[in-house]
Amino acid sequence: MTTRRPTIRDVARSAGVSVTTVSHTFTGNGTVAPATQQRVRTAAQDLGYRPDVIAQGLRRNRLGVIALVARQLDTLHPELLYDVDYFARFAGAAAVASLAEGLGLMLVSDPTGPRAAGAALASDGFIVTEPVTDDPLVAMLTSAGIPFVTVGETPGAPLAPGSPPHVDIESGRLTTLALDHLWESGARRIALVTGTDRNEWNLRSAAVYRRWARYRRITPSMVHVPEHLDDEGGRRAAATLLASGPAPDGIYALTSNHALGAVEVLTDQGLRVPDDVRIVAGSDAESLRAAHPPISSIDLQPDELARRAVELLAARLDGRPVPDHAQHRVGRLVVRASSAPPAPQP
Amino acid sequence: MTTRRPTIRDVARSAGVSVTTVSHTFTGNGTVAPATQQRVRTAAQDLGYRPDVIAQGLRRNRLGVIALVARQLDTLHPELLYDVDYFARFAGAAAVASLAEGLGLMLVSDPTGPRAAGAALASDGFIVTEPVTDDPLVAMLTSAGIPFVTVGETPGAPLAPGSPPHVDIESGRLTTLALDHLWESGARRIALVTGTDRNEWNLRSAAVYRRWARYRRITPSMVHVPEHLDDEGGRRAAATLLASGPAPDGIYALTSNHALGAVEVLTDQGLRVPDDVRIVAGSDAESLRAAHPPISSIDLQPDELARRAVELLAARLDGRPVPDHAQHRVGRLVVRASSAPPAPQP
DNA sequence: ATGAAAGCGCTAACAC
DNA sequence: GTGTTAGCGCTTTCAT
Repeated sequence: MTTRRPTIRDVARSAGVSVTTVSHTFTGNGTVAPATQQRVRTAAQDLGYRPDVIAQGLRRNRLGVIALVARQLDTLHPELLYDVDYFARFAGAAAVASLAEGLGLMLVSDPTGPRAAGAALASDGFIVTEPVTDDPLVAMLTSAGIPFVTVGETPGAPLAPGSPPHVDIESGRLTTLALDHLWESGARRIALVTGTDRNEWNLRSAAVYRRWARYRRITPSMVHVPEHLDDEGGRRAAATLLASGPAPDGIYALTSNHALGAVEVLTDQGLRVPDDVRIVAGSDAESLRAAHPPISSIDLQPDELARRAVELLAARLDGRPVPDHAQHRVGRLVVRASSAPPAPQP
Repeated sequence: MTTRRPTIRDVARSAGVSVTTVSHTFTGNGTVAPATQQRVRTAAQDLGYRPDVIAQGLRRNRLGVIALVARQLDTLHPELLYDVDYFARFAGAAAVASLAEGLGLMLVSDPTGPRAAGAALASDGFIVTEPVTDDPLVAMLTSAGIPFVTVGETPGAPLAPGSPPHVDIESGRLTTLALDHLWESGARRIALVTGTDRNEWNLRSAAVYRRWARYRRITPSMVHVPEHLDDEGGRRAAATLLASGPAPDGIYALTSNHALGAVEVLTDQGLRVPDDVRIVAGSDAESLRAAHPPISSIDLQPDELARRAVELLAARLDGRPVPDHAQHRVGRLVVRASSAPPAPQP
């Protein structure tokens, strides 16, 4: 504490070599005789020397840290944090993937905001999850020339060559998957409940749903509820659906907590799930698995999305060719009791 | 992109002042005439100048980033991530609190490991959640003189003056709270299910439970299952409890997923919750709320713990007096159906 | 194979 | 109130 930490100079002196040599033995640049290397290593060890990452960062103009902008953190009210499972799995997997790339993962809220922590800008690149229409952050990063990738497309962004690189969340395919599944499990009056954030997931799902409804020749019925309302939002959505027109016999709710809240109301109203109403959530969560009945969902596989995002960003940072993830689809349908066709009575 | 970003020098030249003046106008040090400040600000604006955080960091020997070591990330298998709710809420709240202190929050795995990302060490300080007995990370940080705070005490650490500063998780009080609640709801053969990590939560709960059992004159019955086994761990624990001696009529399971798994097995065995067995989980989660029946729990209030940890660390970093959190207790019992006394029949 | 020296962008004495 | 200048700890030509 009292004695300052050793620098490259101390090691050089102690090993009787120049700082260049020390630098080289650690970075692997240049050439250093094995014997010398050994001496340097020993000296460093003895002194407890660790290269100063900040100094390296200044020199290399690269800190080894990437930032994750979680829109769920944009608010000052962490109690509003929604989609906890998705966030946790994404952040966790992103951190692990980053470490595998030798990078640190910083959690930041929107750095375009007035309260932007300076540190946020120290990162080498950004991962932006679920950017929204004409996202100001995307605009800022683009104009500042800061490398970034998004998870999900940026709605409204020009699809020109300059379109920001992103990890495909396959919202179109997954929406169809969920809707077809509801159809096949017998539903014919299928409603959609979306969140209100203007991100790809909400917007594309709605668009696909409209097309799908036309194709199936059913009357579309949609409700939009803010994500952060959680169960309460789901309850309201269900109430709205029940109040307006014939009760749906299938619901696709994009947010897990909305699905949960909806089931509550339906059950309270004496409707049986899945016999009277089938339901599928558009995002998986523990609570869906534990619910009664367990609720089917689209597992977006945030772990995989995070891994891809980190890989993609890391590749861009290194100027490496970007990995092609298009081979393997991501996201899958998890069928649980809430949408399972009634088991044949033995 | 092609043109390098402007430095303090460029701004100085463009504003017709010295670099010192520019530095001062931005840091607030020294004194700069308002008029000059204005000129500098304008010039900076025009050039799109942002102080380089890394250079500042090098100079000040402080980056403005703190690291959160989440033990759940120590593994390379993010799918093993357990206690997702706790992690997400903690990380989210920590990130928000950090931002409020003008700090960034970095997620890192154990930096003592061989694969330590260099960047991890760039942080100004560390938050270590749930350190384990004789934690090597705690030892490393201590000997390296790196500021840190832990959430929960470090078991086995000397309680000497040098004992690492920590946020009190009140494990003793909360364990008693849970056990007394089970007792009051009618349970008399109360078993404890803990995880196997050697952290304060597991160790102190076990110790308190033993004392409490003696005091209540009941025969202690404990099972330890690894946290990452999740539901399966809970199932095993319940099976073990049922196989050995008289079936418990009350279970306190420290991990939420263990509680969930246990309820599954109990129900399968024809036992009714809470009528035959009352159950309380030692960590809250969405899935407990959505479970059937909803499961009571100790809400550790990770949001609050995170906030306190960040505040404590930030204060230490600035040499400010550390906030005294002892005033307000943290953690509370959330009573749900799994341990509610049967409602009086109308 | 090794070393001297010039910075990376910024801050903080210390002059004026 | 403003400017000069010496570094922070490291990497990297370019000599030797």
